[in-house]
Amino acid sequence: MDVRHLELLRELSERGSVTAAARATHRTPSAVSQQLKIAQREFGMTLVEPAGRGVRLTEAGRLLADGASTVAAAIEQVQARWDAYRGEPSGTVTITALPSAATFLLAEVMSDLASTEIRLECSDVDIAEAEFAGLAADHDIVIAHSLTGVRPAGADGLTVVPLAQEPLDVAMAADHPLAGVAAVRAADVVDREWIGVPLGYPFDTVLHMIEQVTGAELTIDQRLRDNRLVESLVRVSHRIAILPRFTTPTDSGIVLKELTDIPSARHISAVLRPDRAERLAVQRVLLALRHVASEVERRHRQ
Amino acid sequence: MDVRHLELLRELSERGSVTAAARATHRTPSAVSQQLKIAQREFGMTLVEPAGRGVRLTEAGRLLADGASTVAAAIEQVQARWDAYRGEPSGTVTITALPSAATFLLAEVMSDLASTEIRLECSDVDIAEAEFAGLAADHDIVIAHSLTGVRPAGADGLTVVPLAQEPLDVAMAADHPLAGVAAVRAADVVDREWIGVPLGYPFDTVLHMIEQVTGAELTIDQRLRDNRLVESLVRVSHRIAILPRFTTPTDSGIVLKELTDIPSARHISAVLRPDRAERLAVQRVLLALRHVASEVERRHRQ
DNA sequence: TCTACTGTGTAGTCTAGCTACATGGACGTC
DNA sequence: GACGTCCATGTAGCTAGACTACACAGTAGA
Repeated sequence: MDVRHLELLRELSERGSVTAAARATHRTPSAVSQQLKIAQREFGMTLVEPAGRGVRLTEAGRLLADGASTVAAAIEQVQARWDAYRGEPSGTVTITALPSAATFLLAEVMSDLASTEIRLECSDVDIAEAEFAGLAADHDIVIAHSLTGVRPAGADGLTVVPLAQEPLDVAMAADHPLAGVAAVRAADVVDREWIGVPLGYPFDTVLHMIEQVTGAELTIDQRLRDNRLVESLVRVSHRIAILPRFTTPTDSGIVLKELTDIPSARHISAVLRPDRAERLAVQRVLLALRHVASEVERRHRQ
Repeated sequence: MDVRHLELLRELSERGSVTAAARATHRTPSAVSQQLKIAQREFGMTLVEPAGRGVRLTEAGRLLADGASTVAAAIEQVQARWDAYRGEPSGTVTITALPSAATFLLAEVMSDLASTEIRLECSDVDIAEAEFAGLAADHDIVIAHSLTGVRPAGADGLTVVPLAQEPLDVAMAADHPLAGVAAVRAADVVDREWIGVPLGYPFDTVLHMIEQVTGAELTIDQRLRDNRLVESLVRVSHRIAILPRFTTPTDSGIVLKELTDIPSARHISAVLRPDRAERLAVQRVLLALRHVASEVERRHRQ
């Protein structure tokens, strides 16, 4: 009896459809359907049956879904004992983060922490790469990014926890002349008109690399911080920009193209003072951050 | 919190060593050690510590091992509800089986069923391939083998459940001239002296195939049924025999060589009358048989 | 000191579990 | 009735999780 099958049946019971259960468990409906098939084979009984264009649990399936609640409760008991043993983390943890990383991290981190006694106090900040480390003096956790390495500049003496490696792609309008190619190279984009970012930002580093690789100077029309603003400009013109893969919506007239001949992934990391790193609540938040970041990376893997 | 990690800690707690826990869970100590390492990483705390040449659980590890009992109890509750839902199987199930398959199947099947109300009444029988199906009239489950296909001869109208596919190898003494080769071909063994089996046995079919492939007639010194007897003769001479891979001990002066140019795996299957197949207890035994057979196959995979 | 036992690390293999995509069926709208 | 949308499933292919084999180090007993 595989607990994961029980959990899936429970998810299906609660959410009503394979598609919804898939979303909730961060996989595709196809994966869920395959796992349901395996579960039915192993239990040797039909657990879901077709219902219109969806499915519904059979009586057997409902029995097992209910059983999953029993098992989940037992697991929660163990978790509670584990938390008590470790010293249950509580209190306020302050986080400051660059917005584009916060966008894909904090919602789920907050969900994850909802059942704990930890309160998050968050803020966002849009500054140059080298300025992030300094914020660790005033915040429990600083979520920083860097193109050059896991440790952002100025992080000497600080604890750095890698969270994710997020590719930075070339964003363009869906009707851009380059939109039909699979990926782009520096030579493809050097002569285009760009929306840039302020100097010192990791995205700017990518633009510098393009200039170095091609020996030409880019035409940078604007230098803007806010990604949504950048997206809105990219969408209605033939200007292009470097945008992060994990948070740039690609169903709204923008497409992302990988830059294949330049290493253009930024390291997103949590930076914090070592003493703060010892607090259990901070550790718990870091665990949540790493978990969510890992999930997001997995979802975006090609 | 991965239930499998909890179960492993519990197994380690109960059995006292990595090696014993590995044996109990049908894997190598290395695999258990690796899983413990992953568990410690995920729990973020040391769960086992060195103790002499073994390990012992830390306080944290014991807490989680105890937690595994809580979860296991919940799973048992679900299992009990599931059994009740399906109609708890009980009663006597009679099995007759060829000995070499029974040897690697029945001990674990009996263990598996120890907590049920099912009583097994077993017997072994050593007969020709075509004779097995007829036994289904008098036994709930007949464990048969065949070289030609999953369905043994004479199984028309019977339910056939595939259990395993077991290679039949060429067995020889460890000091046999061929003992040093990785595998053998028909041409390598056709001129050797053989211990055979009675006509009509699947092992005999392999010998016929060797004759067909090479166009020569084998020298078959004896025709014997009992594998242990055959092994004892092979061990002290340069005669060779076809023996099954899953049960032939290879740490006692005998080595097994794969016959690479002849398909020489036997199909082991459970044969039973369809009406008997409907009994829950019989289904439960079949489940156990399939499970154990699958485990044995996995263990013997190269 | 030597041998046996135990556990760990590394390299390599295999398949479990996933995604992408195509397809078929159900349902709602026109 | 036709068409578009939604949902689930099946297949092909990929990757990393989980394993084995083997080498090595440490411990214990003779």
